[in-house]
Amino acid sequence: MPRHNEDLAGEAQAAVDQAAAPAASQHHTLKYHLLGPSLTKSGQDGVDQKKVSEIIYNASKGSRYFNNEENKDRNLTVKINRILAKKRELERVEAQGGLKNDLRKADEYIAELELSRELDQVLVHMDCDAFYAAVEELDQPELRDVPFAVGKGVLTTCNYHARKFGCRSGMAGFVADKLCPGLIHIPLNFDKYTAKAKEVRTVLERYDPRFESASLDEAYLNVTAYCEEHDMSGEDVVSQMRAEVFEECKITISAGIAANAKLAKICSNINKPNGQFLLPSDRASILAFMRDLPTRKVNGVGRVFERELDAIGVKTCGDIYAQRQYLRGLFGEKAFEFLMSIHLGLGRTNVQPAEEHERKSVGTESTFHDMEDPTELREKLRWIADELEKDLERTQFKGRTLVLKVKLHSYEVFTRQFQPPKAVHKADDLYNFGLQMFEKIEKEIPGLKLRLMGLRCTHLVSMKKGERDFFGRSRQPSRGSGEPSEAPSPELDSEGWQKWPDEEFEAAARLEQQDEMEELERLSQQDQNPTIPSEDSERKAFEVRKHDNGFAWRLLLEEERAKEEAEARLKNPPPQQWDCPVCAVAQNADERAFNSHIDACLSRQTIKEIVHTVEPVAQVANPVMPPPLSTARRKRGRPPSGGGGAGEVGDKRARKAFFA
Amino acid sequence: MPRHNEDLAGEAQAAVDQAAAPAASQHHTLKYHLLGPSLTKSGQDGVDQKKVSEIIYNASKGSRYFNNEENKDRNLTVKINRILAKKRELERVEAQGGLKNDLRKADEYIAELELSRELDQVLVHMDCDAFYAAVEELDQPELRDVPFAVGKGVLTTCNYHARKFGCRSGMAGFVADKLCPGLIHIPLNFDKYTAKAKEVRTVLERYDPRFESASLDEAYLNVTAYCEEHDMSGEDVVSQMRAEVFEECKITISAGIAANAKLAKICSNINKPNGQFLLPSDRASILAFMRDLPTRKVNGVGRVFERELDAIGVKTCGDIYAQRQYLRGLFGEKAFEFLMSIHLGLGRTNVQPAEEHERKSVGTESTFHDMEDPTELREKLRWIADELEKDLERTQFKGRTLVLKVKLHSYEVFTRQFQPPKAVHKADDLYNFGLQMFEKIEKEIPGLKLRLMGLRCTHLVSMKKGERDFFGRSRQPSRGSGEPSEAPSPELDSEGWQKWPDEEFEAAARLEQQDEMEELERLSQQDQNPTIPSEDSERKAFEVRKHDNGFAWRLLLEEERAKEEAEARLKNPPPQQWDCPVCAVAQNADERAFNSHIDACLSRQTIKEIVHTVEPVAQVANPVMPPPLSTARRKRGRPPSGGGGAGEVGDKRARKAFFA
DNA sequence: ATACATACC
DNA sequence: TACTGGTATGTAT
DNA sequence: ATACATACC
DNA sequence: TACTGGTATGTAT
Repeated sequence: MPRHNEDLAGEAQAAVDQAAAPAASQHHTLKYHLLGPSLTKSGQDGVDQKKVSEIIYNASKGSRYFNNEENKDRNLTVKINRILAKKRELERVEAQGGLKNDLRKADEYIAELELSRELDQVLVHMDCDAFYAAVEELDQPELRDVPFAVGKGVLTTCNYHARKFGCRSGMAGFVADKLCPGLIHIPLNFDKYTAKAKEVRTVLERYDPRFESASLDEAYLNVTAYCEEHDMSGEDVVSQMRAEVFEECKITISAGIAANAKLAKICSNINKPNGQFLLPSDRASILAFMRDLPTRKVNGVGRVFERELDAIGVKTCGDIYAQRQYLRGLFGEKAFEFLMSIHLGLGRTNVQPAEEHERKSVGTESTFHDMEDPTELREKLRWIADELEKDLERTQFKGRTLVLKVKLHSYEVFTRQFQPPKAVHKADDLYNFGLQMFEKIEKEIPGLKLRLMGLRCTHLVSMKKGERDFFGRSRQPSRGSGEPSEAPSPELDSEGWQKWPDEEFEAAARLEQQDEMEELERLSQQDQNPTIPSEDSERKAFEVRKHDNGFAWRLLLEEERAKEEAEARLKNPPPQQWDCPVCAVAQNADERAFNSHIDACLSRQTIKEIVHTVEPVAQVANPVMPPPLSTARRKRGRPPSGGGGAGEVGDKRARKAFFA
Repeated sequence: MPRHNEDLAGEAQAAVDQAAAPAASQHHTLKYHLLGPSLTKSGQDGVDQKKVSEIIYNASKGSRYFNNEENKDRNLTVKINRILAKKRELERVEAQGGLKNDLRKADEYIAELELSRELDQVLVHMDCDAFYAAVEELDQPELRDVPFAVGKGVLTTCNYHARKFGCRSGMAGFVADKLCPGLIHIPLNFDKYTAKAKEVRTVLERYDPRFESASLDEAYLNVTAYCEEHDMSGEDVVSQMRAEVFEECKITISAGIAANAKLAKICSNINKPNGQFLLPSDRASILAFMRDLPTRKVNGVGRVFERELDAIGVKTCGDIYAQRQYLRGLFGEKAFEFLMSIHLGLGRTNVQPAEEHERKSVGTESTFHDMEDPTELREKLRWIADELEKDLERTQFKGRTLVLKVKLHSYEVFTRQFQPPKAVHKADDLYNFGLQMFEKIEKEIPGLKLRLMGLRCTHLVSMKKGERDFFGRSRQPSRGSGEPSEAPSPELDSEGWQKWPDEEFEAAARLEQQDEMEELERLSQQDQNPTIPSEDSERKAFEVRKHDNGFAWRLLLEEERAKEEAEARLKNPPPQQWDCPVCAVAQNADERAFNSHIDACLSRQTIKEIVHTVEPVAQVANPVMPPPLSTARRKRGRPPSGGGGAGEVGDKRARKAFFA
């Protein structure tokens, strides 16, 4: 039986072979795991990893955190054993002549992907070197020559002196102290980083006005146009950009230049700090580059997937090809597609302002000292709810789903979620619904002792004005369902146009299920509450935040975006609208969309009726008198007046226990 | 806006247009629906459908059954409106240049399907004409000339005299009486039908020993070999077969002959009764045939899907092509593939004995007079549990999942399901777990009044001996994981060999999750209870069944199969086995499979440890002493002896509420 | 839908 | 003295 | 996984 | 007087 896995962070594989063997002998995988996420990612050449991992291991050993990590490591080992067993099974089948199909499908997929390869765009990924540390050094130049770290409890980042000792972003402070005795700790000064990041962005803007912020200190740019206009090579453009950033911001950045965003991201790590790397945009160079690239270097491959891949003999992206017939069966469809695309060195070439990414959740969580007193825990939950309300207010969202997260003192994480009867955003609601979930957990886990609690809203509903599609749901005015004649080929992301009819539909379904009365209520609330929080109050709410932990860059971007939108609203008045004769809600003045809306509205009407047949007839009959429609081909039946009833066949939802 | 849908069972479409309009005017779709499933399916030429539907409508009007049907019809209208709105949306997108991809994908899929077309097999579908009625006529020749029906309450079938009045299989008895005053009702004599069916099958066997029973009176045959061996055309073979059946059984049958099973099935309906139809096996003939074939004629397209398709302008299988770019978005992936394949007239060519189809559920249900007394309802549940126990005993299965079904007096159906801590088959367990679900429903629906209750087991676990894969789970001895060397190309169905590694894995996962102690327990139970029910007791249990309602043919087939298996077991002794050193369960003596099993076992061992760390060490340490293994490359670590514990990180499952 | 794991900064 | 917080996404059930 | 709808005989 | 029972499968949540 061929065994791959010659080594993994030393000789971690021994542990895999020994499956469940206990104590110290096979803690190699665990030690590797404890090294943290940022190890393999960036080059860490001058450091004795063996020694570092030993120190980390000993610093943590025996803690509850450690025990939990140990547990996770054990589970992963089991999972990997299963993958290996399955692989053996697949190989057996293959030996009997099966799997031909998987091989063929993989090859077909590769061929399809190859057709999509783009080599004519110049993509750049830039990354500020040890950003927060660099900013602090500007303020306190005396820090330049000593190892120091930014962030309390957990290192947000540290300078390169500290890195030589093995310190890393994400590392526990006390562990870092063990590695680097005398390490200086600097608290976060979020405002400074924000301001500096803005400075940097003014430079980036010159190279690509539609650059994409991947975080506060990281961005993707498509400099194809810039290169053409200035007749410069990508390499020269980036050199110049880096020089300008340094000149104007006194910050060094690293960058990668390649044919797509994924490659550029990998490349920006190669000559870090203060360097750049160009991957030539020809297929052969790219394939050669990928062939020897460790999987872990790719965005999306973390410690777990790296180990899983290693187990089946895939260390580099080049190794993927030989396993292509197994990958789907072993890791699933999505992972298969992902692996194929990275094997080929493919990636997206379009970048877009982060503000255009639709937000999908808003949440707050907080870690505290072990807590088991029920009253105290409830107070904590209340506080979380208050915090979340502020975030929802600032971002102008409600959530149709509320998720409670708790972390036990043992570091085990549990989540519970629930769909309130209507979308929530008020602290009282957040607390009350959260409490119900919490009390369920309290019952399930008798001696509940927590170290973290969190609330998150998902299935968001926008409260912003002017964002409304023809189902009455939120929509960006910019990406609106406006007249096709005016915008024959609207800006569409790679899948956008395929996707949104579906979303439309989900929205419709949701509305129908959710009883559109709520929706009308929401819409009216929207009008009663037309004030987007003023920039002042918003700013203040933000300043006061406790969880400015260094990764809250999204908030900053949103803040700016809100400002810009407010300005834009002043300039572009909202489009003309028509009122729907059924639901009375204003719709964009687009004939097609308007008709569709009416269809949907009638459907909703029907459902409402079914649902309400037990109620007095007067309440459902013809709520709004539809005015005659101008379009000739309209031949809608009037909304039913509740004649032949469904009798005793009643409302299912009414029966559903509210919170079982 | 182009409106399709010129007509649908008269002018039912009017109702679709009028969405939710109430009373009598738009009950066309409902009337169509009330006509029942068998209307369009078989040719019903000499009948005044309009009059029939009027009678049915009036006979049912106002009943709770009717109200429920009305409701379903309304919901469907809403659903169809939504489909139409979505289609309009897709058309809008298409007009803007989108959807090119969907069109291309559809065409690619068509091309792929076309490659799989097989035209060299001769498939036959045969169907006894009004089977139960025909059998009764043999016994009571005086029935020949009067309209009569078989089955009580609901017609199981009726003779052709009755059909002229509009009577149909599946129709309520009292409705049939309205249509055909004086209709004679004959009770079911299941034994007679079984005996006759067996007679018929002895004839079929001569034409294809591996023919597939699709029901008691229906079968698929692949007569390719027969044609070759006897140098006959398919048509002649079928003529001869039909003649033989008639001669030997005095039963007329109808048949279809075509290139695949799906086409043959359609064709057998064309010259019914006592006729046959050949569809030439060339692509052009098939496409022409499909072009004009109403969708409803295809197995799998029922009343609902027919209406949905009609709404988007698809009446015949030929109409499908023009809509191919919308179908995926409108109906989903599976429906898309289904529609494409029927458009092309494709279908499977392999037939296999029904006994080889793996059973997926076993259940019992029963309708009764409206019942609301909690005690009475519990008695009913108890009775159902007793019945189900018998069925499980007979079929030798346990279920990992138990499903409770209730039908309200309003005909609304609810199901609740639950996974007991271990697979169930005993009436007491079935009742107790069923009761817990029932009581939950009682709480949710205050004035609970039922007309039906049922229990069903899914995720079956076989109790049969000798059926065991290397994960300790059930497996057919015939399809075993035997030595590849002995059986280099074992009998594999079209996807079988692709599928079973997955199943293997699911089994493993299940085991691991389910705590393998249970599994060991199950296996030991298996040995304690080695008696397959004797043919006598089995037969008796079957005879006594109350629900021999005419569709219980599966039971009959299984009965015979059990006999044959018992015989086979006597002839072929079970394969040599090795005992697993970890779990002590016997495994097939196949080296590869045996090693895989050990891997999985070790994994389970690991999980068990994690799960049980809180328990006394003595209980987990090295439960079975692994004997030395003969294979040289084994280098397993010993099962951990519980040294460095996971501390307080405990067993999640132990906390899980048993029945929340 | 729910629960959980992975991943990124 | 003692291991973050916010968000997206994929998978399994 | 759960709940429900569709379909077939 | 008054609309079945058993099973498989697909979809949505």
